[in-house]
Amino acid sequence: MNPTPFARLADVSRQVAGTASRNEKVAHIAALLRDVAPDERALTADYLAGTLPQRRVGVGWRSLRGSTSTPAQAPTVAVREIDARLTELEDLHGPGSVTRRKELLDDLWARLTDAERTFLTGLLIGDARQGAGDGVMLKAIAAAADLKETQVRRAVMLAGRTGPVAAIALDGGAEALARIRLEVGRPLRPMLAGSSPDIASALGDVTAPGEWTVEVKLDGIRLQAHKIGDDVRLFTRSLDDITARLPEIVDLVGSLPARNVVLDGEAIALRPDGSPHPFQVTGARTASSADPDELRRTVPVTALFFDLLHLDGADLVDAPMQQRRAALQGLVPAEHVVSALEVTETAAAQAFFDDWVARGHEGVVAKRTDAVYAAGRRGNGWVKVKPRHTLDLVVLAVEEGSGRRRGYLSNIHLGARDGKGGFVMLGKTFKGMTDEMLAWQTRRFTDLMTERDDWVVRVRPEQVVEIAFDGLQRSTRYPGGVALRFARVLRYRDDKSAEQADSIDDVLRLAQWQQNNQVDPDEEQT
DNA sequence: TTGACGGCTTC
DNA sequence: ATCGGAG
DNA sequence: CTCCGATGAAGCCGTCAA
Repeated sequence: MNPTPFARLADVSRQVAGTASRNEKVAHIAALLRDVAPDERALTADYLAGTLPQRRVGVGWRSLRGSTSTPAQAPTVAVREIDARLTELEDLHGPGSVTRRKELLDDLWARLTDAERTFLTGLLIGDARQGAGDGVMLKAIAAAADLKETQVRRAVMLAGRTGPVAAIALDGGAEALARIRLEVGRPLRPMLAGSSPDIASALGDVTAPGEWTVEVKLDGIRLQAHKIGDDVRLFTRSLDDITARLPEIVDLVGSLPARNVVLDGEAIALRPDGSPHPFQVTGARTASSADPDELRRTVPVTALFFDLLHLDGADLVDAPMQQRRAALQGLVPAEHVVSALEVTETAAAQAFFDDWVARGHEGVVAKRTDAVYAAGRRGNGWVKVKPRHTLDLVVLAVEEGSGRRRGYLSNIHLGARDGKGGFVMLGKTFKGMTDEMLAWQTRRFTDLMTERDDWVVRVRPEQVVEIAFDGLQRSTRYPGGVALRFARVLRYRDDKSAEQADSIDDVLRLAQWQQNNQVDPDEEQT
């Protein structure tokens, strides 16, 4: 079969972007999948889902700006060739690689038409904006191969990847797809949790005893651990292999009394007294590639597991949570299992939440005891609950929106009073705004404008906004030394003037309180 | 050797 | 990560 | 219910230029 022109994909992407109907998007993509050469199906599926199979190409928004040659008149480049070029770029390392990467990119760029450039740019900067991603691709694969969506979904979740499953589905049909099972050593998509503002709404009004369990939510990084005989592999939430970085967890998993195991949990840096370090400590440790044997001494990371997905030949993903939990407790030492409470009444769950939050942890995940492990899905089987803080802050500036927010003033800069008539910036947010608020704030901040550069509009600091956030983190970027974590707008407050907004002192008091919860002050003397 | 910058990942 | 909009 | 897109902060790594 002939190689598929990359232009064909760019064209379909444009069509997909051009319709709001999900069914139409699916139809366009399915038709394409059926049409491409078998050895280009995996690539096509990945590209039309807006992703690249390469992990780090090293080309971003900035380096693409410089490529200004005239676009090719006619398409000449095949899909497989794009892949080959991107792999070349990925493999470039060492001195001179930046220059060489630029050359290779310019070379490729000169051979692409305008439409191809647009599409490839979207893929490279991870921003295809065609209104279709992995989710739509699932439906498209099912449609193209004439298979049940649930079956395709299951295969993708267990295989962890979309492209290869698309190829298998179209090539081998239902039987080939059914052969894709959980494979120890190959990461699967982690199950995700929905969220609720509080315990009561997470558990619902009527809670039968034994219907829910609440678990501590640890503020670390998601960890999927595989024991394959004598070998161990550790994966992050995005299925990155981080085995080499966490030798202490490799040791732990390797010592478990079973041959083949798949565990799900969290890796977190804890102090000797068990209190959690701020997330930044765990993040820095798990991202560092410095000598792991040194790091495990200076910043040890603890694995705390909450799920068991496979045990010596038995897949447990379809077993109810309660059963998986029991098997987990039978396998893993208690100090490496996340604390949990079977809920008999809402008040007890609330007390559990209060207790663990007071000890400095992130919150709680409520889990239905009968829920299967829904890989890759964010269902109501798991619901996270975190404490929420609020502040009344002053808008210092606004940024022009892009994409669907073009033409609106969107991202707002937030400041607390400094007590001397000025303001201390604490971060930005674009979250929590309805279309109506967006329209309103565009007018409001245009009225308050004092100056503007390319995309930032400075305003007179008069508008107060109520902001919700999860907590504070240390910042070197912001002048107060702290930044808001996951800030979002609750409402604009026209009943308050800027002089009545919260001050940096209020914020620093909260930071102090947070810190006291993370570490018992009595233990800090040494 | 150091700091700036871009890319990429975590949450 | 969170959130709102839309199929 | 599911999916998508608009963007947040910190911090690591590699490369380059001073």
